[in-house]
Amino acid sequence: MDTIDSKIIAQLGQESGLTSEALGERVGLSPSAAHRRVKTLEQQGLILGYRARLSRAARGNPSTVFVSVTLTDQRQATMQQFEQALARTLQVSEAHLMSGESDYLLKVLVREDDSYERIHREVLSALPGVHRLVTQFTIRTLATED
Amino acid sequence: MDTIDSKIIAQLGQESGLTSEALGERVGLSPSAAHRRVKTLEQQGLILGYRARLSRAARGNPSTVFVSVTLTDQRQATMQQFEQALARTLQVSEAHLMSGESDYLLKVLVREDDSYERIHREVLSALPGVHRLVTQFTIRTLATED
DNA sequence: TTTCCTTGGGAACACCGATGCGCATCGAAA
DNA sequence: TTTCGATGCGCATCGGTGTTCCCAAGGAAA
Repeated sequence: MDTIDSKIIAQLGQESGLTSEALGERVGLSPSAAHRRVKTLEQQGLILGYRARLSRAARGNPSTVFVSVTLTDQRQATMQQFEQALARTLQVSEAHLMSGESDYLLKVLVREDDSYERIHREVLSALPGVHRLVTQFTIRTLATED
Repeated sequence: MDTIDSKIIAQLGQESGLTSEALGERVGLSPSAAHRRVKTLEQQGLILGYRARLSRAARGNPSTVFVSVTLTDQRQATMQQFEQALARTLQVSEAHLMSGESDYLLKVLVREDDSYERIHREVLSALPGVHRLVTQFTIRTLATED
């Protein structure tokens, strides 16, 4: 894990479609050496895989909603059940255990062919151990290169 | 844009490293047809590109912080300058214009070789038009398949 | 200095992406 | 019903690229 590996990771984290030759050029290596580095990074588990970047349209023109969740209590079992149920919930794209007022902060993606009203009623309220849900609506999500 | 295209998008959104043959199998198409579909989706702009999924370690073992931002005012120019400055801020991985109390919600990634104290002081406070920053710390981010 | 080990470069091979062709299917028009 | 045109599939082919050799160069240890 040296400077070149860092460059490779930075590059592939942004755009992975390039050939070994192109990658080698950008990091100052021959195609074969660049290729070998990438394979090593994959074996080491630093590169987990590859996926397509999809347009908003391809993702169903989602709007983003943040939901602060307070559980009925903070017992280990309660939190564990809640988290396990979350993992099976497609609409929740991120979940964070939080300090402060509420217990969890969820990032929910609402596809345009769905509605938050339905998700709130049928999905989020149905999660086990939920005491209170506070919704923050986004007006617009800024484009990020991330 | 039919059922097969949806399957392809769903598949490539999760894992894009497979060959046309493997992709064709999963969506019920010959390799050449699957390949042609993918190229069309790329041309249509539904598939924007490809990137590597990086491990937490490869991303610098970041911890996540949410920051609610209130601007000095909500004039067009103020918001625009703030947003432009945001775009040049690497640590801010997401930014949402919000309804409710504060104006923006930022998701900030703090690499373990950095500190939130520094980012707060040198990066976030330095953004133009900022009136108030309220930080919510995450204790733990749940693993998501997203 | 010698040896070992790591890492890069070059070349050969195999595989897969890319594309042209023929054919089947479907819908529209007469 | 028949015909025409368009669309999209599968097959076959070709070339580019991934993959894997081997060898050389450089650095560390003895």
